[in-house]
Amino acid sequence: MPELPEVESVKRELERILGRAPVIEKVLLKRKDLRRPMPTNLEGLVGSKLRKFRRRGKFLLFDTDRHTLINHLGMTGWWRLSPSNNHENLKHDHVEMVLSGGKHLIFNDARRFGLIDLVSLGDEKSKTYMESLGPEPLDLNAFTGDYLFHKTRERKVPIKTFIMDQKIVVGVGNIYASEALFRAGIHPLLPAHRLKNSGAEQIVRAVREVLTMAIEHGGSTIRDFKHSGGEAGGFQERLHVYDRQGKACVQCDGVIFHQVVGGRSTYFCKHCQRKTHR
DNA sequence: CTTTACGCCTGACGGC
DNA sequence: TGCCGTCAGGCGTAAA
Repeated sequence: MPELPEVESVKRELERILGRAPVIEKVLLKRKDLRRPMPTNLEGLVGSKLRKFRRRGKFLLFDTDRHTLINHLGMTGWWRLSPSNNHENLKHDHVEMVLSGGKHLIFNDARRFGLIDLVSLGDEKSKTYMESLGPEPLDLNAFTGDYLFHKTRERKVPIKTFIMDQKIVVGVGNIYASEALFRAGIHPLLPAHRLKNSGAEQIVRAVREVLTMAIEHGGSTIRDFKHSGGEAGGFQERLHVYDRQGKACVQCDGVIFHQVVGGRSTYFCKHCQRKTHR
């Protein structure tokens, strides 16, 4: 479900609604595995204060006094803060934390592609699934045209598949990959190694632009993404190509095409996006 | 090493 | 109304 803007929106929402450092008074584990086993030491969170929320790529990180809880939303994961007097149980609730004041912070994930893990405070890099992550796309020093250009050398996969690879750059998923390539004017099927330096610069610029704008609008709700407050994002109305096959291109007379690339639905304009790129 | 095919799950939707 | 196939924004693994 969520890509970087949606995860960032959830992070900001949690910061807003949780207030200052609530104590975790109880942890209820309702299921022992999501896409991998739940950590056995989740109970160790009891007594700690929830201090800080961070994001690394599509991962959410919850810092307490002693631990960092690592969370990935997968496709359908979401958090909600249930009021103290009236918490309802929903189908697919998997972890519930009772906070000081009585509110319940609940993780729900229908498809169970999400992940919850627990490490010592700040020690998330000890997890193999985090150590290979590429740079943050909004880190101006790390994610540059030169960086992307050099990474593409010798790589034959379509450029769209390439920018969705979390080892190359984190946070870009299926929606924003199509959107960024449209904005960059680059065809999604272009083999990565055929990209030129100027094309790499264009992609970096477009990725940053579309992610930044999507964050400003609270992410995109296509099917079931929702904020912790339950409301939808707003950027779906500003998507230029995603889920718009057959509709008019926003910048030429043509129509948007749909094609499966690397097993994923891909949307682009044949006129505005070229395989031969300067 | 890179690339591709497939599996993991549930739910929503469209066609019949 | 129901059944059945397909698809969904994620990632990991096996095999070539």
